[in-house]
Amino acid sequence: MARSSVVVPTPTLERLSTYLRYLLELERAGVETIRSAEIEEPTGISAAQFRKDLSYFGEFGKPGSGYYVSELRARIATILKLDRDQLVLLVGAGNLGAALAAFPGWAQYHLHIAAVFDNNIAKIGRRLWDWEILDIERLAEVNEKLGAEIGIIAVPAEAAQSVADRLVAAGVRGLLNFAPAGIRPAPGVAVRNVSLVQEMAVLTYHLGERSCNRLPDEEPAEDETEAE
Amino acid sequence: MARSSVVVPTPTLERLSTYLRYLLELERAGVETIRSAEIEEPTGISAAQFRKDLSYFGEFGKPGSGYYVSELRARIATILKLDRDQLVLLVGAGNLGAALAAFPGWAQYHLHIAAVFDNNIAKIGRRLWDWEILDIERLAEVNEKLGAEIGIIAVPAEAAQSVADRLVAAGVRGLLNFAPAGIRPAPGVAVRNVSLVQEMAVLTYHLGERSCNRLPDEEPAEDETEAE
DNA sequence: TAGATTGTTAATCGATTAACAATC
DNA sequence: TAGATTGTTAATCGATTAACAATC
Repeated sequence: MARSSVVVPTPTLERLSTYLRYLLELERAGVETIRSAEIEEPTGISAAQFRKDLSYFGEFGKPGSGYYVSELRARIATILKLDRDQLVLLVGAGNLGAALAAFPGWAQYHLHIAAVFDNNIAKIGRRLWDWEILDIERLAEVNEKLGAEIGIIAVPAEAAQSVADRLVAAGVRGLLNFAPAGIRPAPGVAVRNVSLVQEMAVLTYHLGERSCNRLPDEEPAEDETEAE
Repeated sequence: MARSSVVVPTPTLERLSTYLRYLLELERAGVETIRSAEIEEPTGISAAQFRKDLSYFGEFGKPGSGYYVSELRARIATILKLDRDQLVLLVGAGNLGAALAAFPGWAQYHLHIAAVFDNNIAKIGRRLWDWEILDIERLAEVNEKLGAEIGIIAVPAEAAQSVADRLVAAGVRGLLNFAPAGIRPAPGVAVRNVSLVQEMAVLTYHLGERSCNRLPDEEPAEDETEAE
């Protein structure tokens, strides 16, 4: 009964893709149904959270028996618009761009790198895997044909904002930014930043902490062999 | 007066690296002091949030005048343990591993890829940039010398958990996982997952939404040329 | 000192968890 | 029907924002 009009929290959207991945796995394994309690162990997300997340979008299960794996997978894919082909423009044909272009995981989710751009004259016209590296200047022109709505920014920090602006000008409405630089988001354009250093910083911060399960002055618990 | 003993929220840690990056930029530009209000525009983080974040770690500024850029930068780096050299083990010498190894941004934050491992016999013994690709079987042995505490997982999904286990067994306490697979975290080991598909899913979900700043039936605002 | 900006406390907001009535 | 599990509401928890006394 919830449906749309209430805005969906971003953490919910993030978890939706975790559910989707797990459901694809189950489907491949031939599992037909699951109960919400069964997603806890493999995904690390609580059953209550799972049901709450789904409740933003409608009803998906049968009280008493659970969810049909294929049906749920299909419906989550639809919610995330990953049930239809999505074209992606990749800007930056360096090492990271090359890795992203070659990433074998896209196709399963209907994501397709439609074109690769760079501003380096030494690279333009050469090939990156199966793509011809196109002049960044041709971005808008090329996307007039393609109509891609998603762009990946895999360029040095200095170039990130200008690339973002060009992508938006070319009609892109979602940006995935790998450059270590903040992107001023144009209104109505979604931005996701992936910051390698940020991820590392959270890890290094936690270094040297003692394992939280056993306090330094505590004796080992007796029931050590129990659970897991 | 807050200091430690209160647990620091992860969003705060994530923002800390944003502050650090911006402060490094200011430092390079020769800026000596900033006020909290000045970080809003470039970082997109509110001044109140900035001060609140810092308050978890002590006092950093001078009421009335603001913060010394160099001092604040140094202290944030220390908090994140990015003021000292941090060795990192990279597992997976594929395209993504190659890009991560070559990433020019690590050094500035004292992060160093110390060794590269793979399980592919065709790759072992060959070079990846300046590194020799080592047999994954040698992980523990090699890290006995190195003592690295951070590991990057850049392998296919099927191998992710086993690589994680090996890294932990070799003494690693922080994992940065790029494999599209959930890692069951060992107790006391921090895990950060970077999921390309998840990032994309959040973007594709938002496709087709109308720009939130202007409702469909509203006229353009009069003061259009103002601000920015 | 007067003006400005911090560090911190209190108020608000939002997300997660727990509990349970609805229902298969 | 009885048992089980959903979808949803209410309670809890945590993070963000606002406001202001402390202080340079």
